[in-house]
Amino acid sequence: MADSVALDPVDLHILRLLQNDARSTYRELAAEVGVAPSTCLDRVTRLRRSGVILGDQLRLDPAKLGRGLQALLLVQVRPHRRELIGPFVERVRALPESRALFHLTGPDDYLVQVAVADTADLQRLVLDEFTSRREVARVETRLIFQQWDCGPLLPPGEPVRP
Amino acid sequence: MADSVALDPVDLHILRLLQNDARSTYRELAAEVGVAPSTCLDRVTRLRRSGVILGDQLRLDPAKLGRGLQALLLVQVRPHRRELIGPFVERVRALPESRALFHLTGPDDYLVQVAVADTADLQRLVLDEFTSRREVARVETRLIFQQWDCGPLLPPGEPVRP
DNA sequence: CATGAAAGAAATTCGAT
DNA sequence: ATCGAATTTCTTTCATG
Repeated sequence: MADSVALDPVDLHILRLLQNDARSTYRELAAEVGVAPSTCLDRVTRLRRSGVILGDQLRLDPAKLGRGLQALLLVQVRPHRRELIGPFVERVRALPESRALFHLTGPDDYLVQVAVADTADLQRLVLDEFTSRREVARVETRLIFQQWDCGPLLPPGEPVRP
Repeated sequence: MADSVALDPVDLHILRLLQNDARSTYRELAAEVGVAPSTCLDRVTRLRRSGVILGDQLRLDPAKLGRGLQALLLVQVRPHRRELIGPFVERVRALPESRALFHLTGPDDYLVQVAVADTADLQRLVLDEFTSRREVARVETRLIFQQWDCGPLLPPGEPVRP
């Protein structure tokens, strides 16, 4: 399920174009790649079914929705046992403030990216949803000054390892 | 530009639906929300122009593209001055391995999420692109065991702060 | 697998309200 | 601002190579 998939140059070209603009039409893709629109549809359908393309996500601006402050929370969960971390993960994922959650190596077990209205809202979140929980041993809060999207996962010209 | 935007219940309903499925048609949105498809188009166009909707992103599975290992790099840049960090940020953004970049408060100035093939690839990346740079004072590498998407930024029923 | 033509569906325009 | 009908454009199917 997580194994590499065979991708030919047409697939790679299509993926690069869709990473630049996920709303490209099959007609546009076809014109750029040099195949028929129906072939593009076929390729994209296959890429979706094979799991290379996971889906389309709408990107919203949190600041425009009254969530102008973002932070990363480094969380230690103790004891770090399955029966505790399962519910912890699900609870954090369900918080409306949560944007992403990582299970990490290193001194902090989890990293949570959150979007909140202001520092008071952040304080409430940390106190009520994290430090007040018995399984949470420690929370370190780091504000996000700025964030950047990076280039496409498949940069132009890079081959894919088989 | 980062100020909150006035959103009425129709806008919120549309945003919630599009967060669940960014590929919903205006016809589908219209049926759910209770307005005409052309009105939905109008609303969504407006939401895009006002910056609430930033765009659509294609989500790819890094593992299927030969990048089965992800990590977070906590980076100290010294001295932390504008003439150094501008180029640093642009260089990191341009790396094909980079997925996201944050400027943070706290002891580490930057956090970089990277996707690589394996630990050897990660070692090469850290040594060649980070620790070998003069402006990089320290890099702490943490592997990502697992990551989760979180719920929508706009959960059902939540009002938006004005 | 890829194609082009045809059919079906969606996006978009626009005059009216 | 919204509507709905008309138009344009896209998506999808499918018989064929």
